[in-house]
Amino acid sequence: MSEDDVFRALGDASRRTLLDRLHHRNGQTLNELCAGLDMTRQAVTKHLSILEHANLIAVQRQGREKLHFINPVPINDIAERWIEKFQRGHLRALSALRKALEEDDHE
Amino acid sequence: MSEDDVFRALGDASRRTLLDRLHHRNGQTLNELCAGLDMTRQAVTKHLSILEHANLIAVQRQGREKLHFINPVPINDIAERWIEKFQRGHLRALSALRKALEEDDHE
DNA sequence: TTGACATGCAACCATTTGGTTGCATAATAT
DNA sequence: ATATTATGCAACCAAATGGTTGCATGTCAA
Repeated sequence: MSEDDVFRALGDASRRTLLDRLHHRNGQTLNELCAGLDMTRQAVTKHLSILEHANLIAVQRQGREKLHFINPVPINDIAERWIEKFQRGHLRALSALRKALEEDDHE
Repeated sequence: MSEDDVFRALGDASRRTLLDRLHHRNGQTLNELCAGLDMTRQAVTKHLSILEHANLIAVQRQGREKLHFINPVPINDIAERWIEKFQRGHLRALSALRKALEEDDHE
């Protein structure tokens, strides 16, 4: 559940789709999450395992079913850290970029 | 420069390191960005190309050198969209409050 | 002009990744 | 008790990824 795990987990469109689905309705079973997706249940299982490892979802066994719950904290943490990090230099970066482009323009 | 491109670009630790370096000092040349990294210049070139494709950096040629400038906009966009999506209101309010208190503390 | 420096391009390689199929196991419903 | 349902596990596979080496090109300095 390192920062790297979270970034890599989010770096795949299928996994973001799964998060979207859980966001739409939390606590879905594996089978429910598979419905309508263009891959096998086993592929989905692997994706969910990666998301779980990144602490982006939590899992609860209920009888023979496995319920999946989204955990927004890691996303929030990372998003905030990166917004914070890059907004601090925001204007400076933009003006440097603009200056560079202008110089390019004038030649 | 799709959302997917940005997520995938951020999904690699080496590329995040490069962004960190540019954040620390913007407008660095390829050679400068390579210094001290445990990979060849060509590998760095590939990473930078991916970052550029994701619109996370902009490039300007200056003589025989290539200058790299960070572009914080896609990161902000995505981070905000995902924060908004995953904790509409709640955690956002908390962090805003926390930030306000910290600023209050420091002044 | 010639040598050194900064970068570009292409082929190649090992590993990781995202996916599959097939079978096993556990819980529920009939 | 048995069939059905929900999930787990392992082997396998093609393609993408992250990296390399070797050489070419363009630019600056002596």
